[in-house]
Amino acid sequence: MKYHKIPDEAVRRLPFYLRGLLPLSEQGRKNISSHDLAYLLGFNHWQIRKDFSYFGSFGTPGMGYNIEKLIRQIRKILKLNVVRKAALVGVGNLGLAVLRYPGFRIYGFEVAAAFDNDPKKIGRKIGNITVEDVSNLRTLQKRKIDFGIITVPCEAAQQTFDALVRAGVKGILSFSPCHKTGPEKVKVITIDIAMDLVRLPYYTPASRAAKG
Amino acid sequence: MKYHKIPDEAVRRLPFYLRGLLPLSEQGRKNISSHDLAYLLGFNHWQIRKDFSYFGSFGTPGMGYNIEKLIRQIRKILKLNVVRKAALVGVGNLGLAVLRYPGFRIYGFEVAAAFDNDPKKIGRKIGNITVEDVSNLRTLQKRKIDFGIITVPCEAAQQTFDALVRAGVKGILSFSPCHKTGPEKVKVITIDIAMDLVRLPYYTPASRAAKG
DNA sequence: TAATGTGAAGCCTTTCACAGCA
DNA sequence: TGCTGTGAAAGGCTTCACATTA
Repeated sequence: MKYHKIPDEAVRRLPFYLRGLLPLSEQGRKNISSHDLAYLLGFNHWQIRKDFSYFGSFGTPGMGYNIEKLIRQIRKILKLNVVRKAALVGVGNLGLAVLRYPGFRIYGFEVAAAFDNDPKKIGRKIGNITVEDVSNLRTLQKRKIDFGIITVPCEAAQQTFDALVRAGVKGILSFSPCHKTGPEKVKVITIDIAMDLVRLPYYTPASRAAKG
Repeated sequence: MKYHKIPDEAVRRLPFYLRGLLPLSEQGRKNISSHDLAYLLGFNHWQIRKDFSYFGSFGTPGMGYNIEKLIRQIRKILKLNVVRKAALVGVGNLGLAVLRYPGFRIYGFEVAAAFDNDPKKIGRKIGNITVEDVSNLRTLQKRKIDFGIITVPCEAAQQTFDALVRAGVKGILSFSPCHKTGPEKVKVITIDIAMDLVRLPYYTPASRAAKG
């Protein structure tokens, strides 16, 4: 392994590899080749090898990859070798959906706190999380919660964003496109449902009527 | 404008431009330069011009772009010049969040139907949409609903995906990574909340403890 | 003058081909 | 022989610089 600037796209694929590997590990399987893993996930085998090669040499020629070891390595690369905690702000439908989503745990992630500014919601329990007033955001650092999830309506997005940054989080997953993401040192990943939906028609072939 | 293979990334940015332009249009503003639009959205002015140039020449040197005209052009490119309809399958928290999300309309998109297989949910009204049994999916084509949104739990994702494809949709927005997306002619965009959240730690600097 | 539109350069990512190892 | 790891080629996207146009 030589020095390479690691493509962001390679990092983006690592969780996919993890998702594919974890069930295999549970089934007790020991090894897998890049070819088989690629088939399983719908990737190319050379891309999988290349991606891993950016981070080190994890396989054995002729044998493939030891699944347990590979999982450990990917966890380490993604800094998921300790449980990471996130705070969610905005307990509406979307917030509830995220809070109840069971899929974070397998990666070693935990949504550990929830905040809202609606007195009717504060105090409510979702699973083992009690909704807190947003003013409590300042306690995040003390509680070792390093990540924020924004699920508030558009109007409240900017102030929520600022509050999370002030609270000292290191990264934010935002479901709102309604805040500026300045040149902060906080990594922000934005998901905009509408924008993803809206570009589907572009990819559809012309209608039959138009074609005659 | 010469022939160019249009970058997918350029298509992905078009809805952003639309989002920036629509409020300006409502405010009655007539023109905007690529420089000002870039500043507004946090892009580069040359990228905006380049993106537009893939599709045509919409501006006037010395003047900038006519906002109304530009909006029409982008709508046309994205095939949003007529209202597009989507059907949502899976009326859980996430499904409700999507159904109640007000942000589709400005783009000319409408979530026009909702389906579930839970008898307790069928018949329920959300806004002006009544939840239907999934067996009704076969009526989509007749109802001019060309797009599907998958918000079901992981276990049901594959069968929902197949049902939507059988129902003749042209594109699918899926919130589940739990289905194969074969080499179908149906465009699929997948959003996986967990995978986006999970790669945030990668981008955080090493902890203070580790640095001494 | 002020701003667009675009060829070309530069950069990043994917794909290829194969050396090297078990 | 089978499979990994990786330089190098190919491809795609972004950035630049400037000719061009109102």
